[in-house]
Amino acid sequence: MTDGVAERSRPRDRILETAQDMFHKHGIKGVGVDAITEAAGTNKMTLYRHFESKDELIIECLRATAAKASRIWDEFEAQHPGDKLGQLHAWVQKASELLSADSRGCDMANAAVELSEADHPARRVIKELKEAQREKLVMLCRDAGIGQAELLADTLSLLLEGARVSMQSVGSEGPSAQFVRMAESLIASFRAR
Amino acid sequence: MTDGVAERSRPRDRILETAQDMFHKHGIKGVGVDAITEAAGTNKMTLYRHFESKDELIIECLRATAAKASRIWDEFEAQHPGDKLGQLHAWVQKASELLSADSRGCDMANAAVELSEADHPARRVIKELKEAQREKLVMLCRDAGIGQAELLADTLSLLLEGARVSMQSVGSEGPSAQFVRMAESLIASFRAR
DNA sequence: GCTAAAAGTTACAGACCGGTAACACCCTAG
DNA sequence: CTAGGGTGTTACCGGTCTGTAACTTTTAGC
Repeated sequence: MTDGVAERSRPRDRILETAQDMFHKHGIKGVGVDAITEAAGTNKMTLYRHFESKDELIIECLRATAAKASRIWDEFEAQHPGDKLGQLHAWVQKASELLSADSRGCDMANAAVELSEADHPARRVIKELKEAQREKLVMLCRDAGIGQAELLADTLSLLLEGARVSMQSVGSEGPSAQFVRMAESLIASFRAR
Repeated sequence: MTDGVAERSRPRDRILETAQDMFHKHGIKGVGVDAITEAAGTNKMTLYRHFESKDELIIECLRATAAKASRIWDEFEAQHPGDKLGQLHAWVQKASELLSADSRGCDMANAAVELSEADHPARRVIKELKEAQREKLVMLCRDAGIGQAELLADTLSLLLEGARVSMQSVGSEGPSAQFVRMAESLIASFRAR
């Protein structure tokens, strides 16, 4: 009995994909391994043959999610080849689409909130992946010819992070509704300096 | 055997205070009622005589936290009586202090992340409290004579929300380190319009 | 000091959790 | 056809969770 998410493929892939989806929707501590394997059309033993623990599965899910996000950057390059400023606007646009399409926020940020233990193995991974994403945005701003590239990138990061978490508290009609306007006027303001 | 948090006071107050602290530090799903009552120097039965369920306790904790935050607004008024712009700068300063003092973010936002069930009773409360806070900041911006008060208030909200969640992912050396600079230059920019 | 309410204590129910053992099955590579 | 690895199934372990029952002790008001 497979659900829509998991077609007939290798159990490991189905588990990974299903776990990503369920962790995202219900939170890491809100879903157990039994529920994941059942939704993936397999069983707990098979999960533990492929992942040595739930924590390992969590980490693999975060890596997979980050890899997906990373592929979006390639789209920007494909859509606006060489045009770094165009890619920055595409980033804003894509971020806005993300906000409209989904109100459960960023998996990595959510995981950081849920896994409050300072020494949880996933925290290293979260920090690494988030730092890599930050570096990408800084580079994009710099290549777009913006002077204070780090400051703009960090401001945009905080705005998006805030919008994604705000969605979860007050919904889509809250402050996050103005994200595009904020981001665009920020970019314009930094370009004018 | 009482710990530092809970002096000799009524059990209900000790439970509430201890629960606030532990929910904040370890997350709502990361701490059980037994652990709370033990840290509060009491027991589970007493908790359930004062709160009809853990969910009710969660809600009461959120209300108490919001009430504490609300009292900070009174400080602003006391420190800068009549000077709304000074109060806005005090808000930025206070937000920055919050970021430095604590890296577990906003209890309400964290609760919204953890309690992913759309119909969880705490979600109504979270939304109400967050909307009240937003309204306060909008009023402050408006009274400070800023034209696009809602937009500035929402931008500042998202920046702070983002900074508080970013702290939990990448730590205090990440984008949140620039919060004050971002906020101040935003205020300056809005005032110049 | 008596009484009644509040609080403490112990034990338990029922569910879920992460993780493992033992064994049967199937499917594919040789 | 056969051997072996991947997979499915069932049962279980020890622990933790929210919530309750029944009973004893302490506290506070009169």
